[in-house]
Amino acid sequence: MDLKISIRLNEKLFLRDPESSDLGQRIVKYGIEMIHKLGFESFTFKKLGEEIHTTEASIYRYFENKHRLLLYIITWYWSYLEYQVVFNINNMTDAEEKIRRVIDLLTHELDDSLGQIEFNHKALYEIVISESSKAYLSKEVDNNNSDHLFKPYKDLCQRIAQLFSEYNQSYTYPHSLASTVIEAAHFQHFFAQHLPRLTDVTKEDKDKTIQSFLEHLVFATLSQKEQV
Amino acid sequence: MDLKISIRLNEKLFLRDPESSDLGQRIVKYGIEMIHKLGFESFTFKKLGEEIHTTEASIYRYFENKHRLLLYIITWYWSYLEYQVVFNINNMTDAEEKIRRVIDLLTHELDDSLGQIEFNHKALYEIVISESSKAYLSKEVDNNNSDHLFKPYKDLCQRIAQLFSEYNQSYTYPHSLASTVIEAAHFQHFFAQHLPRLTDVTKEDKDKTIQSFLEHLVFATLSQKEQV
DNA sequence: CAATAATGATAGTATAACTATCATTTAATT
DNA sequence: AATTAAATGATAGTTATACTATCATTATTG
Repeated sequence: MDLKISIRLNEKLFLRDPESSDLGQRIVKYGIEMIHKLGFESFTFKKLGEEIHTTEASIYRYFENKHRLLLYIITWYWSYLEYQVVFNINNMTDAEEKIRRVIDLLTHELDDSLGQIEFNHKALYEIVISESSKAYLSKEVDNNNSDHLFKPYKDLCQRIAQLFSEYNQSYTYPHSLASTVIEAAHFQHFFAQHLPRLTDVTKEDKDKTIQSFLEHLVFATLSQKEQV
Repeated sequence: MDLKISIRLNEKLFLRDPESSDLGQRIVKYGIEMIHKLGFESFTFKKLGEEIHTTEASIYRYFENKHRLLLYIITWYWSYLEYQVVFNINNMTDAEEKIRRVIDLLTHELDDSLGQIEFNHKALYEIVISESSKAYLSKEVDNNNSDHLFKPYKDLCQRIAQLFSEYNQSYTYPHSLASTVIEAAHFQHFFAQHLPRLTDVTKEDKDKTIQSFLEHLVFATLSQKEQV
C-alpha cells in the first residue's frame, strides 16, 4: 500500500502552490534544510536559490517572503501533527491512553511522511522547536490570523483540549493546558540542548524525560480538584 | 526614602554602559518604546536614532547590534524580576504562600522601577511577552550562553525551582516546571491577546485568569505523587 | 588649561529584501 | 505538430538594513 495523503494548506500561505511543481517542492525541501542549518535570521532566498540552482526571483514567485515560507513549513507540521493525533487515537476508548499517545507524538519527531514532499524529518522537528514561535510572535500576527493562517495550530490545540475535557469534564482550562503542553514540549527540548540549567531534562533520553515530565504535569493537573 | 537599586548587568551585553550617560539611558528608554511600537523585526537603530535625535553610529557605540539591545532589556527584566521575587518572599515562611506570590509577580507587569532608567513598564512587559524568546531562540544562543548572558534567566528559574522543591522535596522536575511556568505566563498572555482560541483566558481579567490557571497547574503538579 | 572622552555629522560598503523585464524552456491545448 | 500559455532563468535595478570609518565638535576631567 503506497497511498499519499495530501494536506491542503491555506492558499494565502503561498503565491504559487509549492506542491504543484518540482521547483516548488525543492524550495520547501531545501528551505527546511537551510533554515535548520543557518537559523531563520540568517536564512535568505538568495542563499536558497544558490543551493537549489535557481534564482531569488523564482523563489519569490512561490512565497511572498521568507516569513511566509516559515509559516508554510510550520503550518504543514501542525496540520500533519493533528492528522497523526486523530489517526493514532482512533479506536482508543480510554481518554488517559489517548492523552498519553498525544504527549508521545508531541515529544518525538514525526516518523513517516505522507506528504508530497520528501524531506528531513529531524531538521523539520528542530525547526519547529527553535523557530515555530517566530511564526506568530510578530506584528503581523493579527493580519495572519484574519487570513486563518493559524487555523491548523488552533485545530490541533482544540483537539488536545477536547481530550483533556473528556478526561475531566470539569477542568476549567483545557485550551490553555493544551497550548502550554505543546509549547513546553518544544521549549524543554531547546533548553535541554542549549540552556540545560532551565530544565531537569538531560541530553540523553531527552524525549522520554520530557514525555514523563509532561505526562505527570497533565494528569496531575487534570486530576486535581479545582481550588477556589 | 528614595534609594535607587542598580542592577549590574553582564558587561558583554554592551560596548559602553548605557546607564553611564544620558544618551545611553535614552537609547534604552526609547529602545523599549520603539521595539514595543514597531516590533523587534521592524525596529532599527536608524529609526531609534531619529527618534532620540542622535545618529545610528552613536547607538552602535553602546550596543553591537539590535539583538544585543534586546538581550540587554530582557536580561534587565529577568534580573529585576529575580530581585522582586527575593524581596517579596522575604520573611514568608510558608512555601505555598511564596509560590503564590511568585506566580503573581510573573503574571503582572512590574509595578515600580528601582533602576536608573525611567521607562514605560507596560511596554517592557509586553516586549517580554512578545519578544523575550527571541533573546535565546537564535543561532548565537550557545555563544551568548558561554558569555553568561542568560545567567539572570537561569538564576530566576533556579530560585523558583528551589521554592518548588521546598514545597515538595521529592518532585523530580522543579527546573522544568519553573521554566514552563515562566514561559506559559508570557504565552498565555500573547494568546489571549492575539490567538484566543489557544487559551481559556479572556482579554478582560487576563492577568487574574492566567494566575489561577498557573496556580492550579503548579500546586496540582507538586501535590501529585509521582507515577512510575 | 590641556588632555581625553563622548558625541555629531557625514560618508561609505555589503547584503537583504524585494520588483521588473524579457528571453527561453516546458507543458497544455486544439 | 503547431500554437499558446505557463513556468523558469537571467539579469538588472531599487530601497532599506546593518554595519564601519573618519574627522570635527562638544563635554568632562585631571
